[in-house]
Amino acid sequence: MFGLVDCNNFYVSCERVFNAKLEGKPVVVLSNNDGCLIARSNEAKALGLKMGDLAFEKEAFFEKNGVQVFSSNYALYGDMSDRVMKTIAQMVPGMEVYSIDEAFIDFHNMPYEDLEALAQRIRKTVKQYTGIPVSIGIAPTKTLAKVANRYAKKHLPHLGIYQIDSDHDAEKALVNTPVEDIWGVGYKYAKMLNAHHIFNALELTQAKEEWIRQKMHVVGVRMLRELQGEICYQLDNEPTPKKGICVSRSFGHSQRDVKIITEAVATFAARVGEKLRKQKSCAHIVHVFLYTNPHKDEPQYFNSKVLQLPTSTSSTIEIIRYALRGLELIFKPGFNYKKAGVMISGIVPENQVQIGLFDTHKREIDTKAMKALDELNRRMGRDTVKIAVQGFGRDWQLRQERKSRCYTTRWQELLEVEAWG
DNA sequence: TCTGGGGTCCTAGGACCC
DNA sequence: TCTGGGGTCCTAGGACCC
Repeated sequence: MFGLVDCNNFYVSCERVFNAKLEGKPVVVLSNNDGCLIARSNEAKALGLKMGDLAFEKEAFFEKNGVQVFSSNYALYGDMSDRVMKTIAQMVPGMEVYSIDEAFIDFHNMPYEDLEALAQRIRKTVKQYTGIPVSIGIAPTKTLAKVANRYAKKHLPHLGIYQIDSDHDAEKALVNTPVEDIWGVGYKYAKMLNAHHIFNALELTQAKEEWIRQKMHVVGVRMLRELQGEICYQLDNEPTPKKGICVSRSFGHSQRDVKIITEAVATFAARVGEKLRKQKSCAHIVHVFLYTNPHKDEPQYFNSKVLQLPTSTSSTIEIIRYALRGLELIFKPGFNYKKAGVMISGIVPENQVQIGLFDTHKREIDTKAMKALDELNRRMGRDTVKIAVQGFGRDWQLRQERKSRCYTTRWQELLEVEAWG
C-alpha cells in the first residue's frame, strides 16, 4: 500500500499558521509579481475564485467580499514544507517527497487494519507540530492513492482520510473522480476523453488498453493499469539530481537598460550556481534567454543563446561570465524587456568532471571561494556576499506588495506577541 | 500598470556509426 | 539483378506535474 499526504490549500495554510485572523475567512495567494491566483482557501473557492484568475481584475471583488490577499512568500512556504516533511519522516518506514506540499508514504509490509490509525496519527502530529492541516489517501498504487486523497479532501473533509482496500472502495472513489482530476490527465487528454464519452475515472478503467495506448501512449497505459490496481510507479526514496536547472523571472517593470538586465542575468546565473553546488553537481552547457512582453501590443523580440563551457563547473564566477557573454550576443537595444532567464544542463556529479586539455582556469581557487561564499550566505542570509556584477539595484525585482513576513527564516521578522497582565 | 516558475517523460525524425 | 540491418545520439515538440 501507498499513502499520499497532501497539505490542504498549502500556501494559504502557511499564512494562517502565523495569522489567526485569517481563520474562516476567504484567503488567496498570488503568483510572482502579484499576477494571478495560485492558492485559495476553501472560502475563496466557495466564492467562485479560480486558479489563474488575474489579481488586478478581482481587486473590487476582493474588497467587497473581504478576501485577504497575499504575495507569494517562498521562504516561508519552503521552510514550512521542510518541517511538515521531517515530521512525517519520523513516523513512517519510507517516504518520497513529491512536491512542496505532497509526499508519498511507503506502507509496504504493514497490516492494512493499522494504516488508517497510523494515518490519523500522522494528521494529528503534523497539525500539532506545524499547524498545517493535511489529507491522506491510502491505496495499492500511487495513482489510486492520489484518487483516494482527493476523495478524502472533497467528500470526507472532517475525517481527512480515505483508504482503498476493496473493489467497492475503489469504485466509490473512481466514479466520483472526473477524468481531468486524475494524475496524468491534463487539459488536452481530458478534452479527448470527454469527446469519447469518458467522463470519470471508473469509465476510464473500463477502456481497452490498446485504444489507450494509441491515444495516450505508454504513459496512458501505465495510468490505466495503476487505476486498475497494478503498480507501475515505485516509491522513489532518494531525490534524483536534476538534469537541468533553470532560474528565470519576469521583471517587476519592463526594462530597456542593458546594465539593469545584466545585473538580473548575473543574479539568475548566481542562483543556478547555488542550486548546482547544493546537489553536488557541475555542468557545461549554459543557456540564456530574453523576452519582451507578449501580452503587450508593442515591438516584440525573443532570443536565446546556448554556450558550451570547456569544462564542467559549478562556480558562480564562471557561470556568470558565460551567461553574460550570451546576453551580450542576444541583447538588442530599443525593446522593453519583461523576462530573462539562465538555464544550465549537461549536468554531471562533481566528482566525475572531465578536465579539459587546454583549460587554464584556476579551478581550486574558485572552489574554495564558492565554499566560503556558500557558508557565509548560509549563516548570514542570502546575498550577504555576492559577485559585484550582480549589482545593488532593485530595479528589476519582483513586485510583491502584499508579502507576509518570513516568520521562520529571519530573526528580524519573527512573530511578535503582546501580553497583557 | 496588469498574465508564475520551476520541472518530468515520451515520441518522432534526422544524422551518423559499423 | 536490385536498393541491409542493426544501432546511438541529439533535438524539437508535446503531453504532463506542482
